[in-house]
Amino acid sequence: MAGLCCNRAMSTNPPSPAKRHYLQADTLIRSTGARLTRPRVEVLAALLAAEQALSHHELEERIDRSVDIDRVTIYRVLDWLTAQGLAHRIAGDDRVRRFNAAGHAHEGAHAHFQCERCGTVLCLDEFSADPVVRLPRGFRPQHYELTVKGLCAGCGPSRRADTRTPAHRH
Amino acid sequence: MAGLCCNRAMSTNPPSPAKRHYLQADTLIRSTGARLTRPRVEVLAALLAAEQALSHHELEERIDRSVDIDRVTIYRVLDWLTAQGLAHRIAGDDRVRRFNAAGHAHEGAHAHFQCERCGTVLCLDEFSADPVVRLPRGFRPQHYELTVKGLCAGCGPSRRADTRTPAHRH
DNA sequence: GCCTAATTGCAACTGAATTGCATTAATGGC
DNA sequence: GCCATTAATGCAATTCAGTTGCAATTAGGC
Repeated sequence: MAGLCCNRAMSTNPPSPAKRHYLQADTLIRSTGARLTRPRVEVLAALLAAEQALSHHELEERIDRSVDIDRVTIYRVLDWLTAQGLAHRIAGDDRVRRFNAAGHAHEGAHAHFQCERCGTVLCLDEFSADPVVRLPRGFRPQHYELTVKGLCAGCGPSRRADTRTPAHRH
Repeated sequence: MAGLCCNRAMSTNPPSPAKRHYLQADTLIRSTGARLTRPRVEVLAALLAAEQALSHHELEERIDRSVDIDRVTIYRVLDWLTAQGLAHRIAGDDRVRRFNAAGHAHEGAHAHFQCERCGTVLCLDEFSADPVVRLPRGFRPQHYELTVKGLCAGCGPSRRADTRTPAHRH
């Protein structure tokens, strides 16, 4: 598995369909010039593989199977990835931070969707916000973040209360 | 002081310039049909008087002088005010919730400014977001929240590092 | 003035995130 | 390939915002 940090640990893993994300993570981490470590690769690969923004808990769940990485390390790796611009942090309404791989060219404007029922956070396409709001004198905008709140496809009004359990929470 | 809950406690206070906000709070709380209590009036008056969104801490600071109200009560009053539509909750990037009196006609779209240096949160005028983003099939938008991040007038690049202490935090 | 349900106060608790420090291991130089 | 060095990790304890359970208080109707 192309230069994965600890060559012994990974050599026994069968080639998984998620392999691509590991390789991608590997390359991205190398490109920063910092050390290539197991936790970094695992966390970034998980983010790359995810179709939605992941909380710390969700990350723990998706990683633990093979290795087990300390909670704190995951926090630190996430901070590091964010600082490197490889991940992107979203402050949820529920005081939980969620992350996704910063694939999209998030220049200075992001948009997210957060489901009010199940909490899922999704990264939407960019939008242009600059002209829309007017700031007081002397205020300098740097980033724009649009959060759309509502119900996701799975939690929509068509299938109510019983057909779906509040997922991705707790 | 026009029908303030406990008539004995307030009668000794000199007519303050902030009196207007107390009267306003009084009226707003009455209008809900629920009980008019000291903590509710104090908290709402503080929010009405504030020029920015206030955190729980900031509220405690601004109230404690005369009466002292339990932390938990403030949390509960804030929840109640929010539920009544009298206050509006903003989830900050720093995992701290801030509140402001829901004066503006916040229909389904708000905009806030958060200073990345001092943390101050300001309520901006409305904006129209509906057309800007496209959601996946089956997703139903309910509220739109635009957060502009950057530097406030006091923290702007003209006066750097030393001339200003990071205010409104801790 | 009295009653009763709505509020409040207190104490203990939760859950996300952070900090300090000793240990481990990725990488560059040999 | 082996070693040193220093960045990264693991562990334990801590912080901090917010919540919960329950007994004591009190606003508002009679």
